[in-house]
Parts: sequence; C-alpha cells; structure tokens
Amino acid sequence: MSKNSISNSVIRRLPRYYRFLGELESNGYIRISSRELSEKMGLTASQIRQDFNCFGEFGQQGYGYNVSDLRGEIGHILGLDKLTPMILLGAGNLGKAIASHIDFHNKGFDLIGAFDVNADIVGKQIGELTVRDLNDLESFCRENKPVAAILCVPTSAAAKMADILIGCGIKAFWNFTHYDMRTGRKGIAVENVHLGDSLTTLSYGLNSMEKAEDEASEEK
Amino acid sequence: MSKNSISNSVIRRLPRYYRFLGELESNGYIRISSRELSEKMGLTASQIRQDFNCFGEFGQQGYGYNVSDLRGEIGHILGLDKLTPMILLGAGNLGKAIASHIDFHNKGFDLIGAFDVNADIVGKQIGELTVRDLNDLESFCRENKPVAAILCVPTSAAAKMADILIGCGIKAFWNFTHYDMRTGRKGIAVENVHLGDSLTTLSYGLNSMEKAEDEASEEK
DNA sequence: TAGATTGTTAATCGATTAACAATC
DNA sequence: TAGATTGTTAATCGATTAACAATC
Repeated sequence: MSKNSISNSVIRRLPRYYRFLGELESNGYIRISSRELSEKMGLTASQIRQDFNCFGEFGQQGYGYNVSDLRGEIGHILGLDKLTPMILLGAGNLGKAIASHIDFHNKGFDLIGAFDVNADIVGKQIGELTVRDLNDLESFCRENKPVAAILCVPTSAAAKMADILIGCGIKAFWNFTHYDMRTGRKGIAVENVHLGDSLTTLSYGLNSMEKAEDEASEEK
Repeated sequence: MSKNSISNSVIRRLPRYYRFLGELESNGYIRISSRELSEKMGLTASQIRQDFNCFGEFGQQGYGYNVSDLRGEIGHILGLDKLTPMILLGAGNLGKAIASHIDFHNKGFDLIGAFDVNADIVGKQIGELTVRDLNDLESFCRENKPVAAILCVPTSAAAKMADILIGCGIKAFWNFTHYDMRTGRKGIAVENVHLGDSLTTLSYGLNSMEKAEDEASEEK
C-alpha cells in the first residue's frame, strides 16, 4: 500500500472537502489556509491538515493550499477523474427519482442502463434511458460491462439481486433497500443509504431536544 | 439530564438495533443474548451491552434480552411511540419519491402536507396529499402546526427556505439539498442526507479496491 | 529577513473491547 | 445449585486536538 490504509472517518470527510473546494473555486478563491477552511466547514485546522496529509503534501508552508490543485488531488483520490459504468435496478418512484436527480458524471459514474420487472414500467423513459426488462440483464452486462449498480428493488428481492449482479461482474453497490449489505465482501464495495434509519435518527434528535427543554423549564 | 448525554456513535446505531429487533420479533424470537445479536449484526457483544446500558438495564443476567420489550424500549428512546406532524417542501421527482417510499408512521412522523412553487406540480396528488402552493405555507402552518420538514427544494433555495420554516415553527429538518445545514442551531434538529456524498464515497471505495488489487497482482 | 502556515510529533480525548463480579 | 449472561469497570485502541519545528 502506498500510504497505509486510510481510516473510515477520514474517507467520510473527503466528499465534503471536495464539495466545499468546488464552491470556493467557483467563488474565485485561489488559495486557502487550513484555518480559513476550518472556519467555513466547522472543523479544526489540525484535523484538516491531518486529513490531507494522509495522501501527501498538498500545501505550502507560509501560503496554504491552492484551491484548484487541492480539489483536483482530492477528486483523483476519490476516483472522480474517470467514469465507471453503472446500472439501476428497480425503476419505481425512488429509482427514477435517484436516476434523474443525481449528477452521476460529477461523482465518477455513468448511468448506462435501468431495469425493472414491472411490465408497466419497462419501456418507459428515464431521461435518456429506456427501462429494460430484468430478463435482459445478463446479456446487457455481457455486452456493456457495467461495474456499479444502484439497488432500488424491494428489500425482499435485494439479497438475491445482489448475488445475480455479482455474477454479472458488478463490483460496487449503492444500496437503497433495507437489506444490510455487509460491506467488506471479497472485492465488493458497498454504500448502504438506509433512508429509514436517517429519518429515525431525526426522530431521536427532535425528541431528545424536546426532553432537554422540558427538563430545563422544570428547573425554574 | 437523566443519563448524561449519549454519544453520537451510539445514537447512529439505535435505528439499526430497532430494525434488527423488529425482524427478530417477526421471526418469532422471544429472547436473544448480546452474543447472538452481535453475530447477526456484525458488532461485538460488549458494544451491544454498553450501548443498551446508556439508557438503563434492559436485560436479565443468565437470560439475555426480551426481544419485544427491548424493541419497545429502543422505540421509545427514538421517539417512535408518537407521531410528529411533518411537511414536504419541494414535490419534484425526489420529494415525491421520498414521500411515497418512506413509511413515516413507523419512523415517528406523520406527513400532513406537501408544497411546491411550480404551477405544474401544485394541485397534483402524492398518495393522499394534494400538493399546495408555497404561498399557502404560513397559513397552513398556523392551522396545522407541523414540527418537522423535508427539504427537497433546489440547493440554492435551501437556506432561505429553512429560515422561513423556522419562522413557521419547524424544529426538525430532513435535508436532501446540498446545503450543509449546521446541526446544533438553538433548538433545531437536523439530519443531512447528502446523497451525492454517499455516491462519491462509493467511488472512493471502488477505486481504492481496484488499486489494492492492481498492486497485489504486480507483486508476483 | 519576518510572518505565515504547513507537516508532523506528542498529548488528549473518546469509543471500543476485554474481563469479571453480580445475579438471574 | 450450576450455567449463562448481564452490567460495569478497566485496558486498549483509534481519532482528534494541541504544539511546534520546518520552511516557504
């Protein structure tokens, strides 16, 4: 390994760095110091310097970081300077919305196909894509070699679908089902989204806040 | 505070515990030990016991945990035993999909309204809701007192929209825009989803895996 | 050169794991 | 009672913060 493996905490912050640096660049920033960036992002300057130094020396003492260069480096680390072919499984409400809402090219992917089992959906358009029958999946994969997949199928179908896709050569899953795909399978990258858990967390946040306020007001 | 504040790491695991316990319950489990649960969830038994003990003593020595009771306790901690009225802002592709895809009642929320500025969308149905004009937001809030909001508006409109909503009494935000809502504003709960960052993280995972494999094959 | 700011080491803090006494 | 498993304390591990020498 070139730089012995990066911790998950750091990786989770990289997309946000990339996003902020993009905004800074559009706002005309040429350089930025770790202190200034820390204020904008709500982190410490120390953490920012530590994070960047996992990957190399991107800054210059007495000057700071060149915004455009740094953004380029992080983009490269994230693999955004090439396009991985991706397919969508399940073109219902959610799948369709994801497919049309996300700027895939800016995230390092190219959405090249969409599949569903529902005869009412097959043949419909999603942007420039025509939804295909799931029966055509294998032949499509042989021909077009997609490497990544979006799972928007019903949770009950997720595990089986994942196995089929791995058989077709898929190596990365963006999983929107409630099925907990175990990350760390041999040579498979997984990103579980779990919107339901996210909303549940919000419920906790709201309720614990209200509880704290109630207790504060009782203390008078 | 009853049990001095719970760490974020624990909170993030709670929805997943709740989900797994629900599945166990439907599969007929009456009791489960921390060891058995740890194997199913891919955690350590120690961590599970530590987590639960943040909130009280839910188990019984020599026996384990009663699945249904434990699920109830965690549900209560998460605030799932009441319904917080919630509204949707932005009923485009993504907003519509979220609204129809999520089981709000099981996450402690009740979706009671949807709003958009687009005349083509206003008046359309999302499930049982009719999309309203954004101009009607304030009067709707005065009358129906929603407490939570889903932000599916364009990123450029997010900051202003959030301020308006706070003015209308909204206390919890489920934010799907790219605007980084700073969590920890006075009395406001925020859950940022950032689908784009999630996909970017997948790109990193895929690319770093491929790099590792390339290096491994060079080493022969 | 003097001032600024990085890269990096050391100190602190927090979260996870291990161990075991308490007890069902 | 004996066996099992919790609740909880102590040990370890990892991540964040602070400090400062290196250097632009």
